[in-house]
Amino acid sequence: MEKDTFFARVYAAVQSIPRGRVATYGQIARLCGSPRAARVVGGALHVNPAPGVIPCHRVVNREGRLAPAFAFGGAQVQRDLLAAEGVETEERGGLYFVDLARYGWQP
DNA sequence: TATTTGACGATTT
DNA sequence: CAAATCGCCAAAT
Repeated sequence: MEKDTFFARVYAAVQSIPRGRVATYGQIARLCGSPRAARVVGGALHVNPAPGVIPCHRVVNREGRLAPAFAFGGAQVQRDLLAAEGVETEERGGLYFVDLARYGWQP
């Protein structure tokens, strides 16, 4: 089956994010056992986006900002997905911010 | 095969 | 208080 690599854990953690909630890279990294591997989480979603399986749009950085440069289809699509889940996104400087104090995932 | 970079985050100076 | 550096794992060159 699948490998037990760190990446696999990241994918599982991202899929564990409940609807209407968002998680940060550091949060997922911590759940995987390495609180300093936040960039590994980002890299994991970058090489294996698994569209339809891994809700990358629910993963944001510590500032609650989305990744427009690597957004699938477009940042606007990402915002639409979050809005469809009830997550309010704030547009600033062409980027999208989420209020982690309200929508931050609490495992 | 070895080296460098990368959707980030925390710690140290 | 602010800036700079280290740490993490895997993929790409």
